[in-house]
Amino acid sequence: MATIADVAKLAGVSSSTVSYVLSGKRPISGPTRTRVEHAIRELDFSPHAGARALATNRTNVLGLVVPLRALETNSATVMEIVAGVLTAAREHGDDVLVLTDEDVADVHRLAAGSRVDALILMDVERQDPRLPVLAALRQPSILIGVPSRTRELSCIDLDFAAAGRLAVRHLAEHGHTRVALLGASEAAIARGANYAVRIIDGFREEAGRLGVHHAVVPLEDTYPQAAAAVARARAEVEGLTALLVHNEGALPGVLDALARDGLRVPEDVSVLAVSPTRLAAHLPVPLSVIDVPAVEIGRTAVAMAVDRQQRPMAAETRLLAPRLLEHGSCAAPPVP
Amino acid sequence: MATIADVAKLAGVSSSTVSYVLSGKRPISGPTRTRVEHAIRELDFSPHAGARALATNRTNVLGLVVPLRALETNSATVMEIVAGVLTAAREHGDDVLVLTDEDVADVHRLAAGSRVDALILMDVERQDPRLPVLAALRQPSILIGVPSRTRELSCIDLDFAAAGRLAVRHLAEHGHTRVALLGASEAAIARGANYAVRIIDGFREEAGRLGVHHAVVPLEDTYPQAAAAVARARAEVEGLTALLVHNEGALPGVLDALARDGLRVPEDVSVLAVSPTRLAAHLPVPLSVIDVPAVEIGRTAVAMAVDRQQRPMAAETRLLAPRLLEHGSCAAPPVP
DNA sequence: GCTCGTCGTCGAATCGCTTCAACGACGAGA
DNA sequence: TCTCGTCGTTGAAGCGATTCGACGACGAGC
Repeated sequence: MATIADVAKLAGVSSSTVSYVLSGKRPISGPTRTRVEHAIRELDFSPHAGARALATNRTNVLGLVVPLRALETNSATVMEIVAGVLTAAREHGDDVLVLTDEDVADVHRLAAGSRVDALILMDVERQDPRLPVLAALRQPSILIGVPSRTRELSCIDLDFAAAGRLAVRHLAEHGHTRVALLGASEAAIARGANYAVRIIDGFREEAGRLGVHHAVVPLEDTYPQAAAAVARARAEVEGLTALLVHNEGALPGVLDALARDGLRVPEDVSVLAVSPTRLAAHLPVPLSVIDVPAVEIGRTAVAMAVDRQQRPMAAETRLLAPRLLEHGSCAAPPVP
Repeated sequence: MATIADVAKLAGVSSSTVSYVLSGKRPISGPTRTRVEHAIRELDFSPHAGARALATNRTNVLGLVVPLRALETNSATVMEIVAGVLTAAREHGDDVLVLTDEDVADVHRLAAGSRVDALILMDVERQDPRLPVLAALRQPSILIGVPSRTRELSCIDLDFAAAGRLAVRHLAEHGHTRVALLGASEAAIARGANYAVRIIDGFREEAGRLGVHHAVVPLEDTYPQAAAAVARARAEVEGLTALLVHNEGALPGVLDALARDGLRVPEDVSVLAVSPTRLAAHLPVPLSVIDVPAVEIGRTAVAMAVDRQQRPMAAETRLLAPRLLEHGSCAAPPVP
């Protein structure tokens, strides 16, 4: 591989001049600049990333911690966030080092070894064991999800609590008074996955305030378990007329279960989903949905990370306001 | 951050000694070793990745190019491959830099800048524009998928042609003589995605050899388009009794379409899927399946990449033999 | 005509690690 | 007792970039 010295020799200048041509940090005369640029192309030179990192103490690499679970479970939300991070990072000239959340020590290893300029963590839990590590790092970190204590860390996420409230309000406006939230998997709730618990809080709060009978039922993403969850919801809320479903993988199973029970959407039961809108294309019937703007979350996380590399900034928690898109799966409850 | 010199000073040795303790490349006496290890822990020292890369010309980073399309489309196969790569890489002590396939120049940028020790490319096409670039690199690269010309590059994939043949044979053994392959999306076939076209070749070949009436119909992954594809297959092959479905995202739509047509599986129509086995959990009925061993493909790609970093090795194409798992969705055709 | 500031370029120091050649101590073999 | 090897350790030379201070040339201002 060609080095900056090779380029300098070929162009008949010193290597610092080549460096300044590359960075533009000092003025370089027209002729010199062209000679250097020629030499660069001639030798197909590109600067050694390690050497640059050593000299500048910047790597132009962002660390992204993805939940391995989600990769296997094939969660559309997670994938869209990753896609958002990847494309936004490239737009800023950064690369992305991806890590799974299997080994808590990895985060420290990356940061301490100056491998990354900043870290983005997905799927943060309410009490996340990684937070103390992050708080002690030199590099900024951005959390996707909101822990109980932010510890001066920056967060970005959909405002799931507001989404829960919005959903109840929407159903109540249609006249529903007996509703259920089919939520995340039992495991997700148990470990305190923040998207899982925050929407439950919002849902319960608003239902309580509006005097709506309600239940919260965890939901797994296989067909039989989805059917079981629907049955349980109908048992817990007598005369149930509406469902809020916050589990993208289980949506087909829920719809299938309703169909088997002879319940039409929305004539017999209204269904509102919380998921990335794009997912609707993969469902048998169009569903009204509270959008999870996953790509935007990923992009915003990158923007926040990039900002904080340039100059230190105060921690900030950004909660995106939920938007509801009607596709006709919510209507008035049937007259009994 | 602490440097190796800080550690050396604290331990009362030279920095080369610290380095040798770390690498084990020279014998170090017991007492010295303990003092050094103590100092390392005391200062929470971890070596600067850039400096190390500069000195050794190794980064311990693998580059992985994922199809952006697939992230958005949420393809289970792609995610499993990524998961396999990620976990296998960590087991080898490597990190993974993930890139999308949006910008062909990225591959060259990573390699030329010595950012990665090796590259793994997913979703290689039959005529892939990135191959000439790869062939010219110093670093080894591993293709997931098999292009028309391998150009001395190493490849790994499921033997999709064999999978196509195996499928036809399996259906023929059950007595089917009128079958269709519902394949990848039109776009995937058009761009020459190698998994898409290779299975078609194998399917056609074996069907021809066994005298089985057949058709190949592209398949998109929305419900209405899946229904259209089923209709088209039934129109093209009169008296159709079996389907081979090679499109994981469209499977629910295909099953739904069959159900709407009043066709039971397997009494009226046999269905065989080509997909990662795990996906079956997300289907309404169990399907017999030719497994796409996605995690294993990812792991193998890493192993091949690691091997080739240590010593130069000849290019090699590994095709994994397809395995068929029966789950009862294939039976004898109905008597007319 | 002299001085001063600006512009363009250069040389050298620096970043933090690895590794090679060298060297002292010490034990074994003659 | 002397020599030779081995073992453990060190100092210094890279690796390939960035960046700071310095310096000559040249134009402007007096």
